[in-house]
Amino acid sequence: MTSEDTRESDLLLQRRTNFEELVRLGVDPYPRQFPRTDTIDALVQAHNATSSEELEAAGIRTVTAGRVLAIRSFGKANFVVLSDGVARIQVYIRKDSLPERDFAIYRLLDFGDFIGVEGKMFRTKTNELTIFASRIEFLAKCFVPLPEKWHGLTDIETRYRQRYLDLIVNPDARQVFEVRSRVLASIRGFLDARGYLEVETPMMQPIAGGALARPFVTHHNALDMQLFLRVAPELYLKRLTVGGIERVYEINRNFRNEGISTQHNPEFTMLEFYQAYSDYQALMAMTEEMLATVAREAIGTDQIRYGEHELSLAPPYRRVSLREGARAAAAARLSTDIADADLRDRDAAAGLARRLHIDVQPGWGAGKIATELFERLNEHDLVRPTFVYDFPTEVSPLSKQKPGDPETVERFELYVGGFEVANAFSELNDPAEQRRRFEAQLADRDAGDLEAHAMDEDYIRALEHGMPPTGGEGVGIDRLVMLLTNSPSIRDVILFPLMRPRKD
RNA sequence: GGGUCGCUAGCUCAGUGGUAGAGCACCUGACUUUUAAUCAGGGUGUCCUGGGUUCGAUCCCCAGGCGACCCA
Repeated sequence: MTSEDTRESDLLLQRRTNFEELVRLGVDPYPRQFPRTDTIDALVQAHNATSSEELEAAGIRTVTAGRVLAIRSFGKANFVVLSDGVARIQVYIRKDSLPERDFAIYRLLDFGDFIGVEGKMFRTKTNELTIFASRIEFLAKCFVPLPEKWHGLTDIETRYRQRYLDLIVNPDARQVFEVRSRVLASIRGFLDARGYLEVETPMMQPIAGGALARPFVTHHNALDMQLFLRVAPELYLKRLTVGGIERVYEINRNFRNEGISTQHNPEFTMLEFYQAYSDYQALMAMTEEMLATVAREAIGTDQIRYGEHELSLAPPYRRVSLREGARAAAAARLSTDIADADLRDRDAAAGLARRLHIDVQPGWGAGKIATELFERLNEHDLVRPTFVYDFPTEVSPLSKQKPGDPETVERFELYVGGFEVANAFSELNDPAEQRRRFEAQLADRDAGDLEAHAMDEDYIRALEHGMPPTGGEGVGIDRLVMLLTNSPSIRDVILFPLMRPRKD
């Protein structure tokens, strides 16, 4: 609401009138502080199991504060429910137990205001843990009516745009972000315990590398240079393995200028970690252990429910090679035998795609077509945790080839719940081969592929100084949190997902 | 990018080509341990926006905005 809105609704006017009346009474409507002896959460935790008699005998006094979430008035007996964002507690207010000024404050309260309360703990006849108020301080005004208590706020758009409302009235909303916080703490603990160093690398990069994705573009005025918001930290983290940081990780935002969906937000949080003297096989084992550990630490179990599915995140996970998965799915779809060689031959693979009504772009080679077949035929069926391994070299410009099979790289993606959660590979550390891969990407770019990787001479120079054999992996934190909180949309696990501004 | 659906009171939702509806919230009153408090009374609105059709549009048509889901 703007001040020029002169047709203020009654609901807003009533609240403003109550506020002005407080000021008239000499109450400071925006006091500086309110020292609490306890948070509401601490009170509830401490006395949840304390009996009425024990409370009576102990004579516990407290000073606490919170937002008013309900007011129930019975004439001389009045109840107010206070929330500190975590827990709720009831306050008992009676006129003859309060200074006149404090009862006047109570009379002017609106649903949503902040107050401080001092009083003695007791239990009502219905055994509700309650504070018997002997003092009330006004702390802040809520000028806007909040959503009602019973249905809460269900409008998805409002929940995303005004997340604070979601957090105030929907206790479950807070829970998602507490799990998210524990997931991050757990991952850090897991990696720190294994000797990893957490670092921060540039989010603004002169070349957007490390992933096949379209970047956001920005500009630095003083240097008069074009910069990209990073699509991945990968190339910087590998420069650090060149520099001798043998175990390194970063948890931070990536930015990809692509479509928005239930699984894609333009900015999203990624864990990337690199371990020298390791490879993708070792990373599969480590990933299983990490996800099971994180699940247990964040939600107390590695057995999760996602939508209609009951899933186990306990090792071991299923493993299927990409070409085998695509071959088997295509063979089943077409009721014919298909050989592995068919997926390595451009014309044969394109023929298969055509028969399956899957579009093939002119610039695609056999590897890209095989990957497309896999994604289209298998991805949604990969509900229980599955490592898809051995990707075509054509779609993996930063991965090391398998010995004796230059068309294939040592790479895997982990799928859970029907979407990709992690992506890892044995890192390509041969600078000459890396240059050839970048050049192949440039050819794709010339052919119109906007997601093709750019040439990065500075990165090649780093590799020329020698990078040890290294395994590296990226884990999508938002998607992991979706799984652990049974959230159907990535926007449910991002506090402020990107939304188009409303024109007012 | 395509398709489907949605947008009505602070919130959750009904509804109709002819004065705009419910529950909760809110206001007034009653009630000294209530708790989705109860009881009695009160309707608080740019029916997303702009055009069109019509005597008359929240409703029908067209365009647009924002969102959700599915597909690409």
